[in-house]
Amino acid sequence: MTLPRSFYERRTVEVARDLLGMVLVHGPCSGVIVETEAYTNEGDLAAHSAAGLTPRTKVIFGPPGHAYVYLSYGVHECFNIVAEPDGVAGCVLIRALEPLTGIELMRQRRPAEKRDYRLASGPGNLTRVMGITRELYGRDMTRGDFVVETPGATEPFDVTVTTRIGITKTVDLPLRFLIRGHRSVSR
DNA sequence: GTTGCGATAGTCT
DNA sequence: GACTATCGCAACG
Repeated sequence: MTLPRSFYERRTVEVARDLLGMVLVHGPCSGVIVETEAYTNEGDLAAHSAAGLTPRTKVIFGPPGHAYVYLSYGVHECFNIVAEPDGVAGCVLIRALEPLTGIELMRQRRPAEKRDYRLASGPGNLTRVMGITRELYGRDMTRGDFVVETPGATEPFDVTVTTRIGITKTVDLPLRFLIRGHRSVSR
């Protein structure tokens, strides 16, 4: 089942935690979400929305369940899903997936990686193998071929919470969520 | 297995 | 004009 807008219309940290174990789908490619980070509106200077409403950050302030895609370091795209009610800023960075379907296509998109379980281990790698680009900025993810679904059969897992990676401001908050011990999380 | 460094372009001051 | 929510490769153990 495709996650409905009500799933995303909650506090960002809850959405970030609950996305673990869900399946991100884009066309023929899909994977289990194993690592996320929350970017909130509560004294979070690392969040892009902290700088206010600009053409780039506009979507983060809009209705939940939409995609926020941006270019990082001039090289890689990063993919977030907007949370919180319309008018409240908040989004979840999807950092890593365990590949599920469309793996052949993912290998073609990252030929140097020999281990399938690492194809999407990191936000830049993930967007590359899933074919996620800024063309998908603002896309409604509650229907269509770019959505998040509940998994079929699920094995129980433990969630680990840590501080976020690769940021320079508000580094101390426990806002990174990952499936404990999973080999597909970023290094 | 680890650490260090350069590439790169969009965004905001 | 400075800054960045990263990656891959090279060098080393």
